[in-house]
Amino acid sequence: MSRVFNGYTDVSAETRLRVLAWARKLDYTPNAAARTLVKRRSQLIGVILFTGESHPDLQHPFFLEVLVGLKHSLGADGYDVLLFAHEQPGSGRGPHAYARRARHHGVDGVVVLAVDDAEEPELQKLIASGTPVVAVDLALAGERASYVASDNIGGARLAVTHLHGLGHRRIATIAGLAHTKPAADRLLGYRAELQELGLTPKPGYEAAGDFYLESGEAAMRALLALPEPPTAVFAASDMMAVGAIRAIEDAGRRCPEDIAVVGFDDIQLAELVSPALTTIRQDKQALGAAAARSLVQLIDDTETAPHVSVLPVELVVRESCGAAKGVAASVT
Amino acid sequence: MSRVFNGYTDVSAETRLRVLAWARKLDYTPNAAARTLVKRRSQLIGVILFTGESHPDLQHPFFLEVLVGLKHSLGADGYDVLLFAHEQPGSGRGPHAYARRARHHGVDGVVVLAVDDAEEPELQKLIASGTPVVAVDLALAGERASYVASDNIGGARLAVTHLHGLGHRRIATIAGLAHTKPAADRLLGYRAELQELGLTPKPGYEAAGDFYLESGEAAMRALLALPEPPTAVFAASDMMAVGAIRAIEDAGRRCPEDIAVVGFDDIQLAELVSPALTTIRQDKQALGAAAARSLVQLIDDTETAPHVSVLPVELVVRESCGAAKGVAASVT
DNA sequence: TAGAGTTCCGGAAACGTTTTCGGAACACCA
DNA sequence: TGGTGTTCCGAAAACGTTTCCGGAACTCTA
Repeated sequence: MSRVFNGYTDVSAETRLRVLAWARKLDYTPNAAARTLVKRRSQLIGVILFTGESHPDLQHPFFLEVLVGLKHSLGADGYDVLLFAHEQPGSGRGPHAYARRARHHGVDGVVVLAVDDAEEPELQKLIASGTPVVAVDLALAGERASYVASDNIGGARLAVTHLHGLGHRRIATIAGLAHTKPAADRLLGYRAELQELGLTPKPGYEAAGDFYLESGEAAMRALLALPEPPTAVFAASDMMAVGAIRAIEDAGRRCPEDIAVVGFDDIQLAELVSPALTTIRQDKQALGAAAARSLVQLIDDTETAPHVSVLPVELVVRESCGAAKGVAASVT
Repeated sequence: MSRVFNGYTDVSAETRLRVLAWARKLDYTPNAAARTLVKRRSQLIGVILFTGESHPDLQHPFFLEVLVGLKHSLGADGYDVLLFAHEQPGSGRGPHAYARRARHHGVDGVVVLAVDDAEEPELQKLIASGTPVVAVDLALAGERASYVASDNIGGARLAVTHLHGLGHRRIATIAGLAHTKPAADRLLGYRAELQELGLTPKPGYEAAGDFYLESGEAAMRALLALPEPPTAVFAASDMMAVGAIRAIEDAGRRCPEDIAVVGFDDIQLAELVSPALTTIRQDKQALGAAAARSLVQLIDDTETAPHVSVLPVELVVRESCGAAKGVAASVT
């Protein structure tokens, strides 16, 4: 009978119809557990999402959109997703427990989001066990581990170039969480472009943040307190950019007239806030889709080598820099 | 050997230790599929999230927060969640396919989010099959189907009262998606409070929306075009409130000076936007937690009757009404 | 018409657990 | 010393599929 459902072997047309009718009538649904047991394929993808202790409630809309892109693409390939995230402290949350539970459920693959420790032992065990893994914004080493990210370096350069083109020379940055890959890359891009433009970075112009709003606000206050405050700042996330603008206004200055700000991400908030944020847009859904594609490839084809995908970003200029509106440039 | 893991029977202390050591060394993880097969319990909860065709990308942050509360609570009870949402059109998305797949995976329970059709046949089948179901913002009938929602009626009344207290007499509303329960309840509350206050509703003062920004903008334009436009409006969602404010400003009027606006939800955006939104706060995470609690109860105790939970809301006043800041009142 | 080939289908093993059953080993009491 | 309990553990059945194997029935060819 099962032969009917899995195109496998030879069944007469008549029997096929008979079985199908019977299945329809009894509203038969194959049992996933039994199937998984014998096929050694669960058709399940684990998504590990760990935004850190400080902001356990996923206030950062970025990941959500990646998740949407992921599901969208994964669903089309017949996979369902098991979501690991936001656990109560007691229940052993964190990537550690997540990776373990993913293994327990026999997932066919895992995508890792917003985890910042590539060395996590349970994660390593997962990779070592041969489970395909793709990480977004995190470089993972392994036979079957791919990597997906936006062009963070290029994006940062784009931001700095834009500011420079507007006449700014005292350009500061508010960096993201120090040990994360995207924060590091954006900082690298900032420095590289500054150098390229012949600008010498001033001391104190690299303020630290953690991607979230409050840190942007604090960082901006520090920047404003400098003997020679910047006239423009590149924030490594939109949330921090919003925080920065708030700090600017609290200090009695104005954005963009006194200080120009450009963000990174282009979350929905960016265009709703006032002044609307000039920012570097990441295609978040595409990021998710790319991750899905990489993962499915890794699963289906044991021979595939893991690969890294870097997605293009674009500058979208709104009001927070005082330039004319429109999408001004993009980078691949 | 399995006796060790499931407190079940009698094992000598020595053997127990021996098995444990062995398990540790081999990094043994029980196979979920096999266990599910025999125990008829998957420890899996299906979450069905269907935001509709028009906004398939879950731009509405509300559901996300509910999801966080859900996972938080569910994780503590040892359940993992299977997320059904945002599928590519081709793959048979929608609550229909989702409910089917949930059944296929043998979930122990289902929580239904943002689905607006209680009659959906596949959903009904799920309920009929005895699977515990709890719906957020959707009244589901069934032996084992609970219902969780915020006090939408009370919240709407609170909003209207606040506006009235500020001196407004021409109070309009922008309603949510017509056939959804929360939209209906908020409209009911609006009408009830108007009546209570002795205000007669003017024709055209009940504008239609769909919870999302653009609809709020359009509805507000319609309201402004009325021969006697309102001086205050209660929008059934924050997103629509933001849209309304945008429309007000586009028309050359100002908020709150010319027209006061109060929203509903208190999403993160509400306090970031300018003017910051006065709104009715729902405790979204609590909503998720309540849903989880109901569901687990339904699962664990076959005898439990389904029940409805209505969570309190509170008015948080910011700038969009021109009143003093602070949490002014709350309702149970 | 006998043999070979083809088409279909029934039956059985296997997947990794949980749970039950029965018995081995031992201790205790009379 | 024989009977009666008690404590532990090995063995086996069951869960619902997939997949493989072999055979029945039928069709073709010589």
